[in-house]
Amino acid sequence: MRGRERRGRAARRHRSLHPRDAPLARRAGSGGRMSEAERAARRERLEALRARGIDPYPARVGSVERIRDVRDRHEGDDAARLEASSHRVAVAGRIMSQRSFGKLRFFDLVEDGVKLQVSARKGETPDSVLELLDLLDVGDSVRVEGRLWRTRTGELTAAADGLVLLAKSLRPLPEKWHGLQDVEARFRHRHLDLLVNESARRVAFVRSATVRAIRAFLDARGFLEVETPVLQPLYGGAAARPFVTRLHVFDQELYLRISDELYLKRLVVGGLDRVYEIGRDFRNEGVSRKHNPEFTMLECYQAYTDYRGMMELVESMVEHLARTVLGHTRVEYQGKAIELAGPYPRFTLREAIEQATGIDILECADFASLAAAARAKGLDPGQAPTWGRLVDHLFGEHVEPTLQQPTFMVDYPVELSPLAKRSAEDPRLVERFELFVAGMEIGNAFSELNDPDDQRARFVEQRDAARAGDDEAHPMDEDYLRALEHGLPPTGGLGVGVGRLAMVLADAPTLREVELFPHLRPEPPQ
RNA sequence: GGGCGCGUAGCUCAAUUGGCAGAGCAAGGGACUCUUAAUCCCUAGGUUGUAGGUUCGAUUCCUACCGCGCUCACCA
Repeated sequence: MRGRERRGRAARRHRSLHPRDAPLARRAGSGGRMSEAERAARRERLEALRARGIDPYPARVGSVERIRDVRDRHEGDDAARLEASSHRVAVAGRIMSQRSFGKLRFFDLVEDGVKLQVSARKGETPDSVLELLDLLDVGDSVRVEGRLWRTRTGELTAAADGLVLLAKSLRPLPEKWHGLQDVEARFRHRHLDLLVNESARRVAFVRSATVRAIRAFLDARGFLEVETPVLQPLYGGAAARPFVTRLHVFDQELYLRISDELYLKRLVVGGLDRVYEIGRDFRNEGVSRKHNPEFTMLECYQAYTDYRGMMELVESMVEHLARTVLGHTRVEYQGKAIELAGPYPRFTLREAIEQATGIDILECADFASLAAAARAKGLDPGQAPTWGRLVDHLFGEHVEPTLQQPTFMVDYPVELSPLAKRSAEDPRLVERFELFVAGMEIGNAFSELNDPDDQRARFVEQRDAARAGDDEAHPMDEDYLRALEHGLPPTGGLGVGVGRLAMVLADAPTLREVELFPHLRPEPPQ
């Protein structure tokens, strides 16, 4: 918004060089813009307050009760009862609206999303309060002291006899009835979105409750919450391009992590047998409905189990989250009913792709034959450079969008999973599953590869892929191999996209809605 | 990056085939002692995203650019 104003002023300066624009320039100069006029009016009141010796931004609030508690306590008290007992309260909040009737005025005080109506009446309310009220605006924070009563319409109301300004607001709030609709403005000025759009608050609470419930669930199962480096000398644990940064004191190039995986497994080697981390990962790639350059990932690792253990874990966890956060497991997501109670159906990647496309990926076990099979079926093989990536492409294109109900896909090609243990039945596959809900990948897990020699061979393959131009190939990590050589017990590992899970629970259409500050293109200069 | 759509007052939205750019909320002034989207009267607030072009005349048509949305590509 500021950018637009800057542009406007710059344009005006520029255009005023043209004589034909002189009358318009004069009008703009003398009349001023409405936004500036309203802000000027608020500033005038701010100065008027200061002139009276009132600090518009005092340091102390004084004791107050939470509005929520006041409402709860007096929920059942009718007008007569309040009148008889003369309850006094002191509360603080933001003025969100006001209504004036000459000698009687009301305003709504909101604190943490809960409203309490306040009244002031000429002849009853102290003059000092009425005078201060004249200098207040919608948006200001105040402390109110007064006696509780109920209006004829039954609204619990505090008759103010004490009023203290706590913070002056210098800009108007968005429209009170429609709220803030402009998507860009909602994300760029999230504070306004939260202030005037109830749904924004709801989503923030659902996400927070989801994270809290994840912690409670894992803590109860004996997992230890840990924190591992965000700044890593070598990134890994996923196929993605990293962000690069630099530590000046060591003149060291560092990467923002793309996953926590390799560090968490080092901890399992170290005897922390059940660990988890909820943290931000950073992937230097596209932004979409389901992707943000930084996002929150839950990763947990449990020794002495495998991917089947993780399947049970994530199934129980998702069901638990729905019950805890929403109170039920049947959710409505973008108009479709989704049942989050387990058990979830399981399909192999092979059978799912075959069912959707008629192509058996294990029959067409090399890139050329698989690409040919795809073309024969009239399918676009896209730009996938390898067999594994083509499998991924076919799956993403023809299977993933259909997986609305929670579904496990199992048995992935080894090429796509350099950190997963090879399947005992088929060395082309690994013991891995992904969980899909609402057409999105929510979770990813495998039996962790703990054979250091096989791991080294996989890293070498990745290095070859990188040399062949795969900029998402996993880098060789000697330090991690060294940890594996000390012996990683059989371990199941799981990653869950917390934001995507929150999308499902909050019925949010995009990841940006559950991300308080989604990444936006920078505002243009001038 | 490609395609489609959008950009009008602080906010939410109008504007006929190209013919003086409007309303509600918010703001300023006034009336009003039970409202809660209060109501009523008055006032002010706009280079219609930016820059060009066509035209007697452009919010409207054309081009480019900027931004946003959807979508495709990309992306575990």
